[in-house]
Amino acid sequence: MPANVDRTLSALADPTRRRVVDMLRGGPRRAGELADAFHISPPALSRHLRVLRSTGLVNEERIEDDARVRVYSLRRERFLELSRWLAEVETFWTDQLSSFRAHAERTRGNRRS
Amino acid sequence: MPANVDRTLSALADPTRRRVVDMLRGGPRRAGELADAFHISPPALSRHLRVLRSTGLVNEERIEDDARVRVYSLRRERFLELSRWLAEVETFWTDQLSSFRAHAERTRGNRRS
DNA sequence: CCGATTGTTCACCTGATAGTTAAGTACTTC
DNA sequence: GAAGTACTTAACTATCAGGTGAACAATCGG
Repeated sequence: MPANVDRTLSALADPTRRRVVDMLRGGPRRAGELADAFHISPPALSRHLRVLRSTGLVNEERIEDDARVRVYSLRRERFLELSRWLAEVETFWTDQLSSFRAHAERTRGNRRS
Repeated sequence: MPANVDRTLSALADPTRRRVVDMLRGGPRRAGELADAFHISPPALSRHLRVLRSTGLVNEERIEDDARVRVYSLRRERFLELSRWLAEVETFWTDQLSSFRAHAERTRGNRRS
């Protein structure tokens, strides 16, 4: 399993972060908007955003109108990587038969035939 | 986000469980094989397997040769569901422009014109 | 039967992490 | 420049999830 995929899944471990991702699907949001939406304190959300940022799942940008505001949006890359890994995982199915044969032999080998 | 996807990600949150999934890609394994491979105690692994089982990611079956051993294998469904959700997430990209327009308006709305 | 094997459940402990409030930083508004 | 806003960082607390060893259940082999 690629290291990036591992970190992506680790970042998606928390339900709040998953909801953030889901919400960002609707487009970029300001940090405050997210905190309000989840009835969570700004500090708590800020740390979640830091995790998502350091994992590369979201992007932070300032806007010209107001330099205090930070707008967060989804980034593509990590999701694509996860998709690719999932596609690989699913190939197990096609190999299932041969794998099962291998397993049968392994089991048979364990027991003194 | 579908409830199943949520639980799948929750199950994949733990690194040990991710390694289990990765190992099962090579075919069905006995519980003991997995515990040995990860240098983890049998009780610890047993609980991980229970989580994976209850989430529907793996399947437990007995073999006729030896009723003591339990063989675990991957199940397809949850992974497919996760794939579908990921595909949806990635559609955000195509809508990014319109979303950004929406965001711009929202921001403008916030500031007193 | 009796000891060894396979695996699970139980009771307990510890470390990580997500939440809170309070303080800090940077910017905007008047 | 003083007050207010948007967000982050810091310090602390509490909950929870994963690890261990011990006891248990079921099965196998002699």
